[in-house]
Amino acid sequence: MALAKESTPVSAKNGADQEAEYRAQTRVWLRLLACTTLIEGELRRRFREEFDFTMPRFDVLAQLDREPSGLVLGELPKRLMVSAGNLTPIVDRLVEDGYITRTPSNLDRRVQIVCMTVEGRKAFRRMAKSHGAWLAELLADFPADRFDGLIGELDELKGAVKDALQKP
Amino acid sequence: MALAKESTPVSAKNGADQEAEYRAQTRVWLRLLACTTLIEGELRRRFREEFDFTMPRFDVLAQLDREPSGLVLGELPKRLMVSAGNLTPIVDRLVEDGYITRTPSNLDRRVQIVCMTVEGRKAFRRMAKSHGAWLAELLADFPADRFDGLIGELDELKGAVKDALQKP
DNA sequence: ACAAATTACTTTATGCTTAAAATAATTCGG
DNA sequence: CCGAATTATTTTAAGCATAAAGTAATTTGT
Repeated sequence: MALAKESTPVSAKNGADQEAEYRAQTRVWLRLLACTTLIEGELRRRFREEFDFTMPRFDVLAQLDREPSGLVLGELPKRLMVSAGNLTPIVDRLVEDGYITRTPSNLDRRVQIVCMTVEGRKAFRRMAKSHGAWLAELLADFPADRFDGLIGELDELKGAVKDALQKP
Repeated sequence: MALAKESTPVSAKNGADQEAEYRAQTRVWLRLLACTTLIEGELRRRFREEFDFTMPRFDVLAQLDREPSGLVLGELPKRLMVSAGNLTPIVDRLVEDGYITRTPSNLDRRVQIVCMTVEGRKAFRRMAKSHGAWLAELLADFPADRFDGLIGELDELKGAVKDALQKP
């Protein structure tokens, strides 16, 4: 199957424009990756040092924090955009460590409900507070009045990528 | 540094402003992460399906492609912003598979020089072409005339985070 | 009713990632 | 010159990530 750019272009661009657009796209991707890697690495390091915790574990707790009555286990992979198999050992350990409970549903024995414990909620709130402060510290030098603009651009970018993924 | 109005220190914002800024920062971070995860996941999937290759391996080749005479192995972790230990098995396999060579330096036997092979270079160029096309496809719906603005914002963000990491 | 398909979840194999400890070669200081 | 520090790299332990195969419970089609 032919590559998209070689089949009929929506707006016929000349070679130079095409090249320029390729470069711009690559640059966006590399900057995006660099920013994310930089921030993620620092957050991970601090989670580890301060709380002996990991971000994937924190992400699970963050989802459950908004669900007082718990969540169907199968909702987690969807919300967190990770594979189901990935979550199994993470949930296992959160249960082991007493942050959450996992109880089989009586109506459908395939289904399990995960729910934060009181201690889990307490620990989460403590960590979430630090997480916010760390983020504020890392982003402190970025002009506050340009956050909204950047959020808008990123939202649009995300939408564009999602649309592109929908197509085929 | 900009002066705050009414001799109020920059760090002393009122509660509502503080909260709003926290939320904006969190949103930027979540959007950034979502965009990166989305694109990275798709690129990874395609690398795997089309070339039975991984992005970390591609990244190593990309660095070596610009260095006809090879690179000191220790440069790779720095340029790719990953740990040195991480690279060892990746480089191992690239050597095994014939994409690159690893030769100890005669001047300093701790040091090794890694260099792309002819076949490695050929394979890289083939993959790089697809990589560019995939990116173009994924970002096609984002208005081309706003790439430069986004690149600028991300550059500034990256700089701000780097500065923040420098401080302590 | 019951075989086949579907759904929820787990397991396995493979690979990336880090931090920390280990190894080995080189340089430095006295 | 020789022990100590430094530097380059590897190894190890722990955890995250996926894809693909497996298991078990439920639903569907006939």
